[in-house]
Amino acid sequence: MGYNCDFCGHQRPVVYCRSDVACLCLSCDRNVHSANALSRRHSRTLLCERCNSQPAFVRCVEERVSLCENCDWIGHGSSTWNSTHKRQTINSYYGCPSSAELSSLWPFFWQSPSPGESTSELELGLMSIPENMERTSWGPSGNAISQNQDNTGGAEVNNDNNADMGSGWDGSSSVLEIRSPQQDLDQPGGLTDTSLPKLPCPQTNHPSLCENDLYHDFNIDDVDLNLENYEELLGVTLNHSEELFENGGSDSVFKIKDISAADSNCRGAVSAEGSSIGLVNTVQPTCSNGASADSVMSNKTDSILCFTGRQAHSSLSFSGLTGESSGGDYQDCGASSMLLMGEPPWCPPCTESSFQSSTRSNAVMRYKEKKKTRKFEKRVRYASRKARADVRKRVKGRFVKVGDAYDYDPLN
DNA sequence: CGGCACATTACTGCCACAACGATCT
DNA sequence: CAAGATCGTTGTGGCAGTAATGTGC
Repeated sequence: MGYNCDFCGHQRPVVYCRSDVACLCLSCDRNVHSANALSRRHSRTLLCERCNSQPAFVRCVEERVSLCENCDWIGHGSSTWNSTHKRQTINSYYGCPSSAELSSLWPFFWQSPSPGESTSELELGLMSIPENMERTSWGPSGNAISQNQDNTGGAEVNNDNNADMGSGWDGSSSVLEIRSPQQDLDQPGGLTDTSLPKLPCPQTNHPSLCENDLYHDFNIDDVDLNLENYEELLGVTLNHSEELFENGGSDSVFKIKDISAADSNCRGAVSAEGSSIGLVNTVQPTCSNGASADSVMSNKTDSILCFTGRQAHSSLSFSGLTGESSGGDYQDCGASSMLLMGEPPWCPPCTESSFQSSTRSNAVMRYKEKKKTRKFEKRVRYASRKARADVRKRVKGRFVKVGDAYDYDPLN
């Protein structure tokens, strides 16, 4: 089973865009997110190398692989010896960072470059935006992530890598060493709340990361990028999530049953462009297609979402979940569902209401603007039928029999 | 704050017919 | 078992009607 870039459909995806709920190769990432100021604000991170569908939030130094929370949990959470693996957080970025910026963000990214990749580097060098990486005012610099345990004083709120993702990378590197499954359990999936103690945003210091693949994806020459491709491919990609939320309009009351229905892939969740402004935080990095943060922004609940999927799924269940759902699925669905339903009961209220309201209004504005620019075209399964429909004569939009009178001829 | 009118947006069904897939010979 | 014939179903796009939502008073 192959995984391809959601945009070009050819390259292997390397980057996950939460806002677009899309897996992109680096060349497409650059193209897509250099389109305008809004797209530059999309939070992206590496793609999980195991499931190839979720944003990676941690990199296992031992296995030299980037993992989403689900895969990390599967690979480390239940294994004693695996839990001793050193792991490093993978930070997200915004805009179109230059090669140097990406290098600082993902040190492992640049180690061991393959010969003949100069063009890739060259292209990376072109990836620049005036503001460099966007940062949030409340995003702290890197500290030892072990502080996390002291912050929350409980299982409900866990600030961690997702917060990093949301706030953008900012800080010096540190190695995340997780000593026990319990510690691990406290690490991921958490959210940063402004009312809570600030969490570190440790920079990664990864030794390496499937360099070949990454560099391979820099080959932008292989990608035929144009606006039509963008709309078509990205539209298809986004439809999966958007169909859950778009139907009801921007302020829809989301239907849990729909969410569960989408859980056949159950990446469902709330990734978060909004997290970049610290309003809505990432609930589960493993949840991707449930909703973009843009959708979340449309929810009338002003809740600050702060809980971990693991804890959530331990106490919550949703009717739409099937027995096929894995533990990770469960947590994903639970988290996303709870997000949609509003503020979870264990979430401490946010006290910075003014900050919240202003950022929320900005987020809503961005959401609406983006919504206008998006095109969610359906995928044409049979081009021949489309070609025929495109040239058929009509009466008030309806097809007419050949030879009958018509009021609209596409050919004219 | 609720109700009302109006405007805007989103969704659905309709149409003909080639293509498709299943079934039968 | 393979090939051909038959039949029912599917999918395609533009328009109109309807429902839902937003806005202002």
